[in-house]
Amino acid sequence: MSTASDAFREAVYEVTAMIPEGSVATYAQVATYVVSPRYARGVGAALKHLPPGRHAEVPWHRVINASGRISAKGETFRPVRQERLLRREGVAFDRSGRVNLMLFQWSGPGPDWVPPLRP
DNA sequence: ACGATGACAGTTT
DNA sequence: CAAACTGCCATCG
Repeated sequence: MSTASDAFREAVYEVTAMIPEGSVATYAQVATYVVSPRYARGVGAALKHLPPGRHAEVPWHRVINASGRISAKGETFRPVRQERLLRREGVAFDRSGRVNLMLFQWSGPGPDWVPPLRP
């Protein structure tokens, strides 16, 4: 049996899985394609609880915040790991550790995409 | 059931 | 530019 929240998480994973290597998306951007931009925090929560077994299938590291920075919020390991993964695939960080979204932000799923969830 | 928390974001100071 | 404040909503204890 599946709950509404399960559907939300799956939708987040589904959208995140579409982000191509070498580009990034913001939490609000993913939220927008899932259902609506207001769910940005929910996207963070969903990715935070991504099962380790699905890390290959879902590129969680390609999701960063709207200022082009990697959200740290007290954590130490995850942010470092995330930056390393992004660098490895060609995403550049400026002197202050910020990604230029004008250059690296994902263009989106395409014109025929319909959000899997209803607001 | 409910209050606290947080991988957010936009606005204001 | 940074810190504070505000609205938001999935998760957790």
